[in-house]
Amino acid sequence: MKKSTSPSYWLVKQEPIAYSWSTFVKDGGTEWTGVRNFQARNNLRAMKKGDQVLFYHSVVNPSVVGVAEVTQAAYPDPTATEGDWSAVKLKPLHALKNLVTLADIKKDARLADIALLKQSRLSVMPLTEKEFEMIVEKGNG
DNA sequence: GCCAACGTTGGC
DNA sequence: GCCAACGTTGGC
Repeated sequence: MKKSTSPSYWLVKQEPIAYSWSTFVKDGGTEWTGVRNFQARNNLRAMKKGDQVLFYHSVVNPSVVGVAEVTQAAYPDPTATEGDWSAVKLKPLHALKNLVTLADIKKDARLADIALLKQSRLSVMPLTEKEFEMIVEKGNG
């Protein structure tokens, strides 16, 4: 029986040098492992199948590049040799037509409260539905 | 390459 | 439990 809970919205960061959107698309999906920050881990654990996730490139041309979906909720991170860490599975849905750069996000007063700006070092963060849709619209509009 | 912000570690 | 030192992240 499929649950009818509405999806939640997230943003995950990755340096394109470490794992780029294009590699993600080529792979057709990936295990989101290696998160070693408690707050980010707790966000991973709050993800559920079907949630929508923005894929953000940090450091090099920082920008949102595409939309992904959670295909498996949190499970123990297989890359963790010690400690209590989690991973999820993600698959790419579609690239944004235009990158939505960090500068674009900063310029938009409606996105002033986004966690990306408030907590610049957090690598997995929740978004409101509005924030998610606004960024997707910027990227596809 | 630099530096600010922030999380973690360890001494006390 | 506090806080200084240190390491890492990430923007510029």
